[in-house]
Amino acid sequence: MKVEELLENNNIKLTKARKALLEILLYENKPLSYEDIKDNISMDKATFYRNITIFEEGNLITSFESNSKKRYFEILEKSNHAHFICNTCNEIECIKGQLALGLDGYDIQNVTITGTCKLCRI
Amino acid sequence: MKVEELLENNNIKLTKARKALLEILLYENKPLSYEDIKDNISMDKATFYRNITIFEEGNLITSFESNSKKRYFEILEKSNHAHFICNTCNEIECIKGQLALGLDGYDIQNVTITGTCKLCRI
DNA sequence: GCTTAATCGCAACTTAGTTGCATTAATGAA
DNA sequence: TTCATTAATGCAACTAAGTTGCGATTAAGC
Repeated sequence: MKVEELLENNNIKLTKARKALLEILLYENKPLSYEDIKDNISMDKATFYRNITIFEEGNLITSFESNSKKRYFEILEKSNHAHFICNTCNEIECIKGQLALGLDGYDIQNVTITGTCKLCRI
Repeated sequence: MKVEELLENNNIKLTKARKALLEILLYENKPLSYEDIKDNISMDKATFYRNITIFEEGNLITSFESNSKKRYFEILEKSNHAHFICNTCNEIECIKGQLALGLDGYDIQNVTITGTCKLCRI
């Protein structure tokens, strides 16, 4: 789906900043932080976070906290999976496939697993 | 096990601050943040975080990030479980029982699930 | 093109956590 | 028990991610 439609469908006004930000998130296949994105966009960080909030309220994106006090953002429909954060190399991996959590009655929005990844254990 | 032994076994020198901090963590059956603890201890926050780091390096405690930029700490041997953080009421729940994550080759240290808890869904 | 409400950029602020340094406390030898 | 050494503590200043107030700019309908 195009960025324009996504915004239109959620009653979010189209601006250059929003288009640029959403396109980066759509293009990338992993969660990104402000730091990851800031060199590729010209907008101020205040604008960044304000638009991130709007996208999140409109359920276009989801977010989670990393192991280093930073928030990571990802297109919601691309994020039907858990994330593994390696405490050694700090890489974030998407864990595809359904996890059996057995949490009846809870609405699960995010699953974050930390530890040491395959490569760093060697 | 007593606090004195725990520290001794890990070659961590016994001080009043460390004893007080470790006792609070041992006594409490849920993860605590600095904010949770600060009124019950007299130590400076620099001392708090420095000792937390030492405890963590000695594998006495474990920690994870909440949904609100805060770190929570828990005695490691009490923390063989996942945590559920409710985005509505911000309560942290310990999820007892083993989760089937199917992550062969990874060393898993922490599992954090966010969403809406049973009570807040009503 | 003009008007108006929403968005943007800047700078100042907030807050969890960190660091430098002088003071104090714990430990081991005399 | 006291003294000397080394580590731990408290204070204050700092860091960095994220937030907020406000004046300037831009998008969208007329």
